[in-house]
Amino acid sequence: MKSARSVKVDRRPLDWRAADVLREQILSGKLVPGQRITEAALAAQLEVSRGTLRAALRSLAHEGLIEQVAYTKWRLPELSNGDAWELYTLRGMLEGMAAHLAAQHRTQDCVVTLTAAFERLVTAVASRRHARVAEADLALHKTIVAITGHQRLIDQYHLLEQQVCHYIVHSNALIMDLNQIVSEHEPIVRAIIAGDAVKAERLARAHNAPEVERAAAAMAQEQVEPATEPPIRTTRSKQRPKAATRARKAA
Amino acid sequence: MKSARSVKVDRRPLDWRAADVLREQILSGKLVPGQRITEAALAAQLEVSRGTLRAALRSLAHEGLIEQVAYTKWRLPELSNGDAWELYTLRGMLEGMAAHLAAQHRTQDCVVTLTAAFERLVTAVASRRHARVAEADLALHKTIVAITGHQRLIDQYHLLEQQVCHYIVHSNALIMDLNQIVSEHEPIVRAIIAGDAVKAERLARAHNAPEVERAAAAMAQEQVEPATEPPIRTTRSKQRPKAATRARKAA
DNA sequence: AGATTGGCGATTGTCAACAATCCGCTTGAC
DNA sequence: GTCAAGCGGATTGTTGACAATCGCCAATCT
Repeated sequence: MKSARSVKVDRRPLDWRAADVLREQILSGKLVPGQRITEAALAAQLEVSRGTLRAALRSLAHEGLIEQVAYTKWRLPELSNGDAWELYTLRGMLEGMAAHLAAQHRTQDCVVTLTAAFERLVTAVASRRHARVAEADLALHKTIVAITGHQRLIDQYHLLEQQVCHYIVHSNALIMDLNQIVSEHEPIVRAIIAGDAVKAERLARAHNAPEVERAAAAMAQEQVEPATEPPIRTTRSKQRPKAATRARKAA
Repeated sequence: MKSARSVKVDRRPLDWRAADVLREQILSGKLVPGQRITEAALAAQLEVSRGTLRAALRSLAHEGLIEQVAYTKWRLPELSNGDAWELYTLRGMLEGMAAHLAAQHRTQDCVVTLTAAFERLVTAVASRRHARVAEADLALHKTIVAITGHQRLIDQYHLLEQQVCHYIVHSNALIMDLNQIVSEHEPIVRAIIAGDAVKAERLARAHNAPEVERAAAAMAQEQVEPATEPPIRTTRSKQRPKAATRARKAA
């Protein structure tokens, strides 16, 4: 309803648009974790040159949605329980910080925006449609982050959110109690509006605790019964080895 | 002393190495904020093709060390007091989280590594050489992050640290009281070793508070006397507009 | 005089050919 | 039978040429 004015021509570079398409495919589950990706095939499918597609893949790699093994291949990461633990602990921290800042620096506009987002969640729950609830849930959290005006926090949260979505899509962890959704979010919103930064932070952080514990429990379970495979090492850590400490020396 | 074995040939792709060189140039202050960068000139200087250099620039852009204005130019960002506030608030949060996790999941190895890093800081202070102290200071914080084993936290902190270095280099904010350095870090290290996660987190977060307040005060000062320029907007926020919420719809 | 339009130079965006690298397999020796 | 060396195919890395776009400046019109 509000998109009528913003569909101009899309002058953005081709690789950004290609990255958008791939992001959507990954986040929608069209591409499955572990799947190998070849540049030539994807480039042909999207009808762009290999160089352009390459730039798009690099973007996604920086966002953590894809992995690169140099000289060898591209691959969608397989998100383990350990990854889930990392994602949710980080998310809890960022959302806690966002709630804290939001409560501290709230303005009239912020309160209005936040209230509206919360109302949409309530409406979604009333509709009993899980997809809409999930969307409104994410939107509410995103709103809390957005009203802080902390651009780097917003960017960080955006990247993390994408990975969380990627994880959710491939772990059928969508089960949620519709009746609890509202009562779980309401205190956070109230604390922010009331300006109680410490309480808002504590609540927002606690909001992620169940998922953190579930992931931790699943990890412990794996230790006991390593039936599937030895621990899967993501190549993420090898992408940029030792580069920051050396830079200091030149200063 | 330990680099003898790791200088093999460096088979990493050329664009990664080019990115390393540029990173070092930026972090060492060789390139100044606001400076324009043209692909052709830099490519010629580094003796790589434009496409390769382009990939390197894109990497740095993702790391926040450089900005791109599509179809127009590349530019080194000018870090305002607002940026400093963002950097140090985020850093405080990440370091707080790291200290918390480090205290929780500490092992024998962790304690040894941490103690060694702290000892190096003490030695550096004793030498009265500011550069060495600054290096050891950063290294200690990095160690706290590293021993958490939280790969995503480590990556995030690394990116943030680079931007902090970039800021420090261009804001002559290196003044520090050598006598306070040790007494400021010791409680944090002790709390981690003692396993007091809550205390460690609180101390680590408080450690960044002075810089946060300084930046906030400077921002307030700007508001009163906008002698220089109207607020500088980084183009960072415009790089990737509205892309995540839409992706949800497809799910 | 002021505003608008068109062209010009510089810079970035895109592409397709060429080179370098890796993985799996065969081949051969011991 | 086992292991190592080497070959072949597939895939990524790199490059230079070509196309698209932008900002600026001058010429033109009102």
